[in-house]
Amino acid sequence: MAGRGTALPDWPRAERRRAGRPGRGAGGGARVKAGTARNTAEAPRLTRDDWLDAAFQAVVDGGFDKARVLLLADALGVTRGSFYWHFSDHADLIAALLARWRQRELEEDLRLQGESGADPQADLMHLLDVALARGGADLQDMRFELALRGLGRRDPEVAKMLVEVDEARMALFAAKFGRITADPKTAADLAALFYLAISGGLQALARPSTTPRVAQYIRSVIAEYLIAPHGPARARRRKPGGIAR
Amino acid sequence: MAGRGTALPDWPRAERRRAGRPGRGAGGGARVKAGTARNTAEAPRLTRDDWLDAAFQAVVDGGFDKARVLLLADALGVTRGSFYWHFSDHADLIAALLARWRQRELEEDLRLQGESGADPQADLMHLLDVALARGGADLQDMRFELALRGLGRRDPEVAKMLVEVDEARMALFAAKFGRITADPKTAADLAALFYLAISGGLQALARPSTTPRVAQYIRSVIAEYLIAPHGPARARRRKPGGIAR
DNA sequence: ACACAACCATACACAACTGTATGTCAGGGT
DNA sequence: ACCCTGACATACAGTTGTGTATGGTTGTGT
Repeated sequence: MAGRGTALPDWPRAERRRAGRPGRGAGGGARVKAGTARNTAEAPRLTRDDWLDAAFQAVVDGGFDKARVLLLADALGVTRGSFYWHFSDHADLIAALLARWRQRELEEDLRLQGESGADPQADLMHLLDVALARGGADLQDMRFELALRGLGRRDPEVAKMLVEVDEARMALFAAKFGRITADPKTAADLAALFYLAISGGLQALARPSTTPRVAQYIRSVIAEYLIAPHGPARARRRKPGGIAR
Repeated sequence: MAGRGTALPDWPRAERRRAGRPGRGAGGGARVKAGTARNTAEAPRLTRDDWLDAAFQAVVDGGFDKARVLLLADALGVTRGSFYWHFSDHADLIAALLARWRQRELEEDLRLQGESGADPQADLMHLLDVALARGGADLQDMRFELALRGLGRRDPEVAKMLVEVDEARMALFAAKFGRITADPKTAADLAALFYLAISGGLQALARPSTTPRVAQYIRSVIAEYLIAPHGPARARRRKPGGIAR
């Protein structure tokens, strides 16, 4: 059996303290008394995913620099000691968070690619709804992605990941538009414009003051001018159809 | 002469040290030797606007948290002592930066509103070019605005300012579109979609890896699908006209 | 050429974080 | 009953960034 190296107990994921120069070191004495058993109501007993969830939430309402170790620990009702059990350091947390997001997005993309109904226009409307309503009315995923794009402007690694996800989505859109127009160039153009409009829409919707009215308006505008006019000579222009909920 | 209050020497703008609790205070002794005359090549002698320019540049390539006092001082070749001469604190710098941006944007808006040529479609193309090419090929203003929108997601004060600027632009767009379509609702819709697409376009263009090709593509797509098809029966569909450089 | 204002450098004091070292407790196996 | 291990608490070190006090230069008017 050549897999996975020698069978070690699949241990704390935090890579077990990188050797740590034993010379003069940092921590000197520490004659603590410590160990106060916290609130002793019920032990939280957190998992790595719990920390990731907390970090996600922190990013959603406050951006990436609100995803600090101490703040998350407070939110979770533990101390930073817990964090450094599950993660090697702060960068480890961020990397894991990004990896999880990337995987979920690509999976979602594949899922949507499978869902092709009889009516291509209805499919597109569904895509639009999914894009504009990510994470429900609370706009969770929406805000996270915007924060992420903010990061991508500074970190080229993040930027690469975003390009990857963007291209997957563009391919999806282009495929869907390819079913309502004959010309492949037109399909690609419409897909691009569709994505541009949605990106702008997210920007607008992420403002705390925007109402569902605005979301509905954006939806209807995109539908009316980008989807409806280009289909087979079905409901040509004037109202996107009875698809509005 | 009733202007400008009582004629004080128009002094250091930094509001002259807010009294500063003289009790136990912070700075104790400080028996410095100080004053080393720096490089003594040529003294920079900075102004408040120099600091604002540096802050702007820092935001452009790195976001708002790269606009820190120490970093700016290093970039300008001085120490933080200079900063606290021109500004009361860090918040003062940011506020001044935002105010300057806001004013310039609103002025630009007014300027564009005045420029109405004979051909409404050409006017719209000009708006598009201005929006997509802000600050020339280096994308300065573009990146600044995106960073600003990132701020706006956390700071409601900034968000309000952004809404103000957005509405001014929307009004401008709607007015321009009103000259190529009879129906006012259609004009408003097109203006909204136009703005959405441009917002998304900025998002895409702000990536370090994007080429001028991409910018040109976005330009042509928006022109072809949002401007060209809705004009008077001039160049209807197929190529936006000879406007492409 | 001297005073004074504008401008800048130094040297603190604080505060907020991140890492890290180490103590401590609960629970599950054997 | 024992003990190991996962999980958490505490305390300390180091870094970075802000704000403030104060002294040193440089320029400009008179």
